[in-house]
Amino acid sequence: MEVTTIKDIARICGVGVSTVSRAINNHPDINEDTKKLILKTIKEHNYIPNNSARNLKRLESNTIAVLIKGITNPFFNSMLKVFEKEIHKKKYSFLLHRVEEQEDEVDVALELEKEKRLKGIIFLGGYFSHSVEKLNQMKVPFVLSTGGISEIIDKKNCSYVMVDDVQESYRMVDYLCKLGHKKIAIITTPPSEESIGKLRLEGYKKALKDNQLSIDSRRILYNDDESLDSFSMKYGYEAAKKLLESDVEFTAVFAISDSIAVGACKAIFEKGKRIPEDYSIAGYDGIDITFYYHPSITTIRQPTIEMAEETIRILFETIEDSSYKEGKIFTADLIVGNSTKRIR
Amino acid sequence: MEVTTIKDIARICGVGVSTVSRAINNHPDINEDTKKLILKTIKEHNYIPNNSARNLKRLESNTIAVLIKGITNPFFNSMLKVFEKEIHKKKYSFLLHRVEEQEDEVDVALELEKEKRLKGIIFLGGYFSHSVEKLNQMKVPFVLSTGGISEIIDKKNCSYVMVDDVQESYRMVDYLCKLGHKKIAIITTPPSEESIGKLRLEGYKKALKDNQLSIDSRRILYNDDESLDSFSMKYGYEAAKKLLESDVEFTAVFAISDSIAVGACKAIFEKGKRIPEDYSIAGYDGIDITFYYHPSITTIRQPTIEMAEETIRILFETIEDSSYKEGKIFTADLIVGNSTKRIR
DNA sequence: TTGTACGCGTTATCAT
DNA sequence: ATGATAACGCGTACAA
Repeated sequence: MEVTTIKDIARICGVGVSTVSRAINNHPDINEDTKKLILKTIKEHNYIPNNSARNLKRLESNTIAVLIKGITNPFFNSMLKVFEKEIHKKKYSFLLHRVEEQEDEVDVALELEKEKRLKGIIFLGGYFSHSVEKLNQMKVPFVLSTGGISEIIDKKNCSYVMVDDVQESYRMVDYLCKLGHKKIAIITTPPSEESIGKLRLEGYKKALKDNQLSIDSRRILYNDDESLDSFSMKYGYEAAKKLLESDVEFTAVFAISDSIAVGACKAIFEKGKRIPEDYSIAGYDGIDITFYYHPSITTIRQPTIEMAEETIRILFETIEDSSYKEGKIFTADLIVGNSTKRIR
Repeated sequence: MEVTTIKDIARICGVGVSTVSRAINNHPDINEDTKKLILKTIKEHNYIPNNSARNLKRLESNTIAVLIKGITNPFFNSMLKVFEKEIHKKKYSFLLHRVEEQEDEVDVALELEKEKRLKGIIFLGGYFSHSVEKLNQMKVPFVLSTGGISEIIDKKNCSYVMVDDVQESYRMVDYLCKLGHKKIAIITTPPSEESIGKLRLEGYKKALKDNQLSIDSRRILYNDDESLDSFSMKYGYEAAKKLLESDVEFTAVFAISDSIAVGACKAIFEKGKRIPEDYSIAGYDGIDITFYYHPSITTIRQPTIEMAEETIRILFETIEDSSYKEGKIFTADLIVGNSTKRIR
């Protein structure tokens, strides 16, 4: 059995291809009976329209794509759910497209825009740094959502929804300082990496400075193991272990992700130490596990639901009026758990 | 600026479209200089080939798609990494495609197969139950990977890699019995749902029977809250809380997923009880958190890496020889953590 | 209400 | 080495 096309169906039914097309696409001016016949034979012959051909021919679709770099992040899940719900609510279709680590997300977007005749794009997550020039090639409305958007981007030229990573991480470290901690370690990503880790480290440094604490580079832990995911529990575990086994003193750890924090906790427990009695631990992201971990972990909770809703709102606004631009910076919440305590 | 096509580039360069095509696709018989010129103008004009047109024209691609239902599952991450690596190693491109909850994964596959001229498909995760008839429509090699494949499927007719959920959950519950537990609760998915939860419940019942323990329906907890993800920590928390507040006695809990187990632990800690001194907790999946949680959680670890590698191997085998079929059932490991203990 | 014919952007075949 | 042209499968303007 060869691949069935619209012509085959037309021939079998003894009608023209346009009639079949009308049947498929629910066009009004078609006889009910012929439509029934056509749909029946389509079922019988397992005919499936070729999407490439449709996309090629169609001048527009009703698809909104979400581009996401590194599906791994559990943090995105709750946002995706909102996207999916809202997009469907507005009768659009939802296309989730993963961007591989080494791929350029804007290139991918440009390609997808042509291929699928997208109505809108959401760039989800990651550290976003692209030239205005490149972004301007995008014909279709888009919103940058979540995480650090590099300063390079002219914020006036595009819509975005974000949290100020520097400020929020400052908030957390400042909180630790106010609890009396003077020796605070940070577990972050490699210095070379252009990532949110860099921004969060910046906030850390700023907070120490403002609290008249010196920055000791031995308390700044980077991931130097290429094979290790920089946001993983395993990395947090290894880093904290190394720290504990060194002679560097510290009373608190700020992990730039909750997963790292969980890993760090494990290392501390293994040394027979207690949290928060011996060490205070703080994370960042506000994923489920911070609440369910024992002890619960102090963290920065990004308002994912609200951010996702705003992202969608702005995107649709832009779809209505292509000149529309809006940038929104959300404030995160510092959720105090049982992993941090006042000292001295 | 209008959308640039291959014709525009050809016109600008003063060459024919076929020459441009040759330049794009690295064809051999083309003058190096004209090729350079063409690639240069392509850059300058930001020309991006339309994939729909390419897919339409091309008789085949080198793409392997992974279809995944509900990206949520952290358990899939490690498998995806293997897929991506192996697929690239063989010079294929990797396409991850999410299937929405209400969508039929085989329908999606059929569509994608035509649209992208796929070389192979991997169905990842979930409870798979489709008629042989439907599966037979698939022209392209595929492998079903992970989780419960319904008995409905004629296993001789397709390739698969799986773990026997009934047997593995039996293994865990049997282990709890052997530790002396006689009152074991299970937290699972709604009975109506055709899911792996059903299979794991079956293993639970079987193990109890074989250990001469009666099955008390009050110790079987289903998720009756539609809005609650059946595999989430929150559900585990709510379910365990309900159980603790009832007068139903139990000394151990078997959670059909690790996330549920974590949630259950939280509920127990909140009541001021200890794990494993007061209650033993066991999970299923073997995700990272079971190791990093405090206490570490006894779980069934599915050999995800090996399973993913086998999946890929079988798929390529099938691509080579389309009549090839292989089914492989993996045995999982029971990882003993600190969340379970012998009683009495 | 229905059928014919053209074109969407690309690749492949065949000339040249 | 290069260019004209025929497909790929579909939607739609237009004619009937």
